Parts: sequence; C-alpha cells; structure tokens
Amino acid sequence: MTAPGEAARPKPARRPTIKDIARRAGVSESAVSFALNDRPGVSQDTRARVRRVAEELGWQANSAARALSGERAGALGLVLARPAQTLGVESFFLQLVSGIQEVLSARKIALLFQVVEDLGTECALYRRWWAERRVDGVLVVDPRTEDPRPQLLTALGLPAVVIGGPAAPAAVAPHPDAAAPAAPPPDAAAQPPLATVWADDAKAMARILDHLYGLGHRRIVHVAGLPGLAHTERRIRSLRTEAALRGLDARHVRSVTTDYSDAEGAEATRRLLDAARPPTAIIYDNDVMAVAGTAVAAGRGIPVPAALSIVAWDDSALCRVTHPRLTALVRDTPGFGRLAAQELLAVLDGGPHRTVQGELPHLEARESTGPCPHD
Amino acid sequence: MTAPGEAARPKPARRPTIKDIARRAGVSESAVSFALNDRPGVSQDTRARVRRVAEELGWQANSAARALSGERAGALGLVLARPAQTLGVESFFLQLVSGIQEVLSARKIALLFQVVEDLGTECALYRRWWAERRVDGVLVVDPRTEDPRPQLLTALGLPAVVIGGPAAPAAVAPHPDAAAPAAPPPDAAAQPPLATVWADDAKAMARILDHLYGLGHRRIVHVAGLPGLAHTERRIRSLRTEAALRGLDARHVRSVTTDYSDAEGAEATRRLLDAARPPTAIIYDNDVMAVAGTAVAAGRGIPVPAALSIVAWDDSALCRVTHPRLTALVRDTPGFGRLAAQELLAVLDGGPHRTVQGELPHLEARESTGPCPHD
DNA sequence: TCCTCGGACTTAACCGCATTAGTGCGCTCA
DNA sequence: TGAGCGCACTAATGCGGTTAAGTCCGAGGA
Repeated sequence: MTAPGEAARPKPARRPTIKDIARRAGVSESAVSFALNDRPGVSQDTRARVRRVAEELGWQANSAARALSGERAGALGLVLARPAQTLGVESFFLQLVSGIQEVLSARKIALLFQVVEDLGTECALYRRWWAERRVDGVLVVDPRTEDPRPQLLTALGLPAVVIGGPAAPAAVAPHPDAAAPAAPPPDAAAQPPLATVWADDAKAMARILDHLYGLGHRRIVHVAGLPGLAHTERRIRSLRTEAALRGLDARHVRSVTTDYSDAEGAEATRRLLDAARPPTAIIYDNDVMAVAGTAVAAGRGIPVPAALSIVAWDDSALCRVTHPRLTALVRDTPGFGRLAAQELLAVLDGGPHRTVQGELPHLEARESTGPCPHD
Repeated sequence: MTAPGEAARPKPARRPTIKDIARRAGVSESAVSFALNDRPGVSQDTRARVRRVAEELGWQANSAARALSGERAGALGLVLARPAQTLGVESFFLQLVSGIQEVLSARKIALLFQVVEDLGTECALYRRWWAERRVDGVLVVDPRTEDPRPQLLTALGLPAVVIGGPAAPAAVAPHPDAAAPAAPPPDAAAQPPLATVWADDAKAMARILDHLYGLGHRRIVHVAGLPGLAHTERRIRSLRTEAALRGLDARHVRSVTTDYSDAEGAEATRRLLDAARPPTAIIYDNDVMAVAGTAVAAGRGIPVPAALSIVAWDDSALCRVTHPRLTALVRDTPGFGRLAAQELLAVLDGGPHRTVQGELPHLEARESTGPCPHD
C-alpha cells in the first residue's frame, strides 16, 4: 500500500529528553534542568555529570517545550514587504540577514524571515506572529515617514528594533555639523519610542558632495528611491542642507524620486540628460539604478566620467562589472545587521530602547567620477 | 529605576487561550479544540458559537503549545550556504523564497531562513533544528554531486525536498530526447530517495543551442558556475550531449567552471577572448557573470552581438540594464519555489517521495545574440 | 419497559521543559 | 541537645494545546 519511494522511509529516531538524561545520570528531571541552565541547586559534581550525559545523548532543548514554559519563543522575525518583481537584485538584504544571524545563531535564536507583498500584509503577519507567540521580537526594515508599524508593535507589546530609522535622527541626537537649523519634522515626537539603529545619511551625503564638489561639479542630481521611505526623505533633506552649506544653487542640485527599479532609474536618467542644462554628476540611491543610468549614458555616447560622473549609493558586485567601474558608497551591511540584532537582544533582556548609530560608510572612488567638464 | 525610553513600555496585552474561549462559550476546553480543528464530537451549533467567540477574541493557537502536543513545529527550514561576500547579487534566492512562502503562509507555516558560511555549518544546523524540533522539514538548495545532506537528513528522519536535484535526472526519468547513451553516474543509485523538484537543464540547454546554432555559431563556450554543484555538472553534460547531437566539435563547444563571481566570470572571458580562435558565443551560468563578460568585451572594443553573442542563464534586472540588453533564459523562479513547498507539504502529509519537474524555462532573445560573424 | 447505542460533551492525562514548593540531611550554635 | 539553617536534591505544578477515556442523555429496537 505504500507508494514508491515511501517504502524505505526510516522511523525517525526518538530524540532524547531531559527524562532520558535524568535516568542515565541517576537524578531527577529538575536537577537536570538546573544543571543545564546554570541555576543553583546542584553540586559541581552532579552538574558536570549531567552535562556529560546530555552531551553524549546529543540533547538539545525542545524549542516548543521551552517556549511554552519559559515564555520565550527563541525566535525573532524579519518581514520584507516588497512586490515580487522588484525582489532580489539588491545585495543589501541578504547581507543584512547574514549579519543578523551571525549574532542570533550564537545564542541559538532562530530567525523567521518572510517576504510579503505590502505593508498591510506585513502588519497582519506581525499580529499573527504575536498571537501565535512565534517570535519574541521583530526587526523592522524600510521605515517610512508615515509608518503604521511602530504604533502597532507598541500596542502589541512586541519588542522591535527599527533598522534605518528614525525619520529625523537630528531630532534625537543633533548632528554636530548640521549648523543649518533643520527644523525637526512634526512627526518626530509622535513616533513611539522603539529602539532604532540608523546610519548617518547626512554625513554620507556630505562625503559624496565633498568628492563631487572637489571635482568641480555644480550641477548634481540625486536619483532617489521610493518617496515614502524614511531614508529617502532623509537623504533628500541632507542633499539640500549640504548643498546650501556649499552655496550651491537649489535649482541645479536637487533630488528626483523613483521606485528603485532599473526601469525608473533609466527613465529618470533619460529625462535628466534631455534637459537644457543636464547635470554633470548623478547620485543614484542604489546600485541597480546606477548601472541602469550608466547604460543609458553609454547608449547615447556620453562618456563617463568625461562628460558625466556617476555615484552609486551602496556597493555591490554590480558596481564592479560595469565599464567604467562605479564610484560607490560602501557600507558594512552585515555589521549593520549585527548591530540591529544586538540591540533587539538587549531590548529583550530588558534594556532601554536606545537609538544607536551604525558605522559611517566611506566613498570608494572608482572610474565613474572625474573632473567636471567645461561647458 | 527604569532607563530612559523604558518608562513608557506598555504591559503586553494578554493573549487569549482556548481557556478563555471555553469560558465565554460555556463549554470545555476540549470541545473548543474539537470545534476549532474540525474534528467530530461537537454539534454544528456549538462549533459555530466557538468559532465566533474565537474570532471575537482574535485567538490564534500558541504555536509552541501546538508544537509540543501535536508533534508538529509548524515551521520549515531553508539554509543557504554561501560565503558572505558572494551574497545577494543573484535574484534567484529571494524569488525562490517568495514563492515558497506564498504556499506556506496560506497554511500558517513559518519559514526559518538561515544564511551560513559552508556546508558543514549547514549540516550542524540541520542537526540542531532536528534536535530542537524547530522544523518539520527542510528545503535543500544547491545540491552537489558529492552531497552529505541527503544522507544526514535521511538518517535524522527529517523530511526534505531537494531543490534543483537530482544530479542525474536521466537516471530517474529517462529524457526522451537523450538518444545518446549518457551513462548514469555511479552515485545516482547511492542517493537516498529524497523528494526532489528539478528543472530540465538538458532541454533548456537544447533551447539555447538551437538559438545559437540557428544563428550560425559553431564555437560556443559555456562559462559554468561552481564545479561541485549538481546543476553545474548537469548543464556541462547537457552541453556535451546537445553538441554531439548537432555534430559540433567538442574542442570548440565546451564548458569552463568558475565560482559564479563577477571576477571569475570576467577572468574566464578574458582568457577565452585571448585564445587563437575565440568563441563566437558565450553562455554564462548566471546574470552577474554575463554582465561582467559583456563589460570585458566592451572594454576591448569587441561589439556585441556583431562579433560576440552572449546568453545569460537566468534573467534579472541586470540583463536589462546592460548595453545591449542580454538574451537570457527566463525561469519562473517563484513558481519553482511554490512547487518545492507543495512537495514538502505533501511529504509531511505522508505522501511519497516524488521527483517532480518544474516548468520549462524559455529563452528571451534580446540584443546580445546575433548571426555568427564570418571569420 | 429495559437495554443498547451513539452523538455531544467533559475529564484527565500528556507533550518536555521551567519553576516553586517541599524534603531529608549534616552542621552550627545557643 | 535540639532548634535553625543551608545545601542538594525531589515532587508537584503549570504553560496551552491535543487526545484518549469516560459520562450523560435521548432515541430506537427487542
């Protein structure tokens, strides 16, 4: 009656429990529990013996049982809300996840990773995870200016760390360089106090502008990503501020927004190059658009960097396979993930909701940026 | 005594349990369990009432409790063994994961996704997940010719589906077109009978060769990926078979292996173009190498496709941002993920270990392939 | 009329671990 | 000398479900 291929299925080996350990070590189950969890109540001798037996048996705590009694699921969640099409050309997320897991796996904490279509589904998923007690906390990515998630998570009491927030870091920790009185946006105070790790986009933008300004560029356009995202707005604001600091004309140094796709990146580039006075330098908010923009320039016979300089915000293999190779802003993304994971663990351990800052990115100058051409 | 930012932390709302439902519905806890799990033993009336109350309370089963008693973790695992550097330029994985989750989330099954450095760590992780009963099964990616994972998983009794295996589909389901007596490799029989979803790389390769052969190309090199991977070997074998079928010279139609990186893809391309009789067409095993190869050609002033045709195995935004846009083999990767997830669920439900085949990819002809130049 | 049968529930046991409340024992000290 | 104490350990309970084993009751058959 068994289907082909089913016949040989072996009976799964029974996994050892603390009861097995208790029997072999000649103690009670609770003594085993004490011994294995570093709690007082057992002698050094017994503790060592129990540990040895557990080792021999290859015992690992049943995560469900531990979760049920210990009130900890031993898992964290990360949801990525992205339409399926736009998925995966960026290296950012896998690297972030990789960094996060480096921290988690050392503490035997699992990561539930889920890709969903939109923000609504993401919120529904948080509710479900919360109700099912699947996770002890979540890492929130792609914070937005109008974001329902912090409020939801606060209401649920689900510990969280926002990666890439807050919308206005200046309001939390005033940027020493930001002499210009950049008024904190009205929603800054309204944000529930979730723990946050953030990157100093203002300083990063300053570095890019230093580089381009130093090369003589005065007409610089920033091809940004999705307008709703917090870091997009932050970068746009930073560009304005930094341009003003250098006395640059706001009509020639400005941002345009896209959906991060190669198609919109290319389209934006075409429009920019069609203008009466096209920019001499373009900053793209991700690697994919930068490559697409470079291809557009190549298609029109516009030499890079002789006639147009290009900078990619975020490095990846892509930036090295184009011709010429792209000058890019290099971030330690796995490091950022590690930082976020550590913060979340700290919150779970009862720590305060802090706002910590990731390492500053640096600009890797390659062949796509050069001196500004003379008109 | 509370740290700043901690003061406002709300007491988490208590999540409802079946006990709450039982009280409100005026029945016992087990009646609730029966009602909510579609088991006989309660009247239609009671069932409806219990359901309504559960709905009102927003009840969701505590996954830990269910796992503990029901022997099902309600989660599956997927491990990606990749060195951190090579992470994330391919769109394949996120799309695969997205497809998998489409199937899983409908059944409220979570996915544990983990990125590790190597195969040894991956195996250790399977052991841990098994011992901790974290997952009910796993999806195995990147099968290799010498792969310790199937044996381990079989020994553990951890249900699994291999994505992209087996090494020799011909041995399982003879390819009708494969008239050439391609001897099944020795390890084919040694493979434990894990469930498998696979793509017909032989047919895909045939399509690519049809295209290139039809354009007159007779010197074709396949820049393959990592030599240890099953699908790499399969594609290499397919190229040989298909070349022989068309009477092509094995010295001019051959494969070289790389590590999938842009660097090795570019390096391989340089070597090929340096040869006395360089190929007139190159097939790259992923999009990143194809783009890198195109850049090398551009750097040497070799026009594509006038002097060199290029095909990418796997499509992505990358193939559309180069100049010219790359002819690519388009696969329905999310669909492949859905298929794999369905197979694993079938196995968990006691089904047989089948070997099912994914949809055939098609070749999207773009501007990077053209008629073979005359020598 | 009595007994049986089965549907609709309830009770109780259990999953594997953490944790709290004992228990027995040797030692100290009034 | 016996109350008091601390230590090492055991017994018992609970987490929130599932499930096997009753219990109750009304309908149907002999």
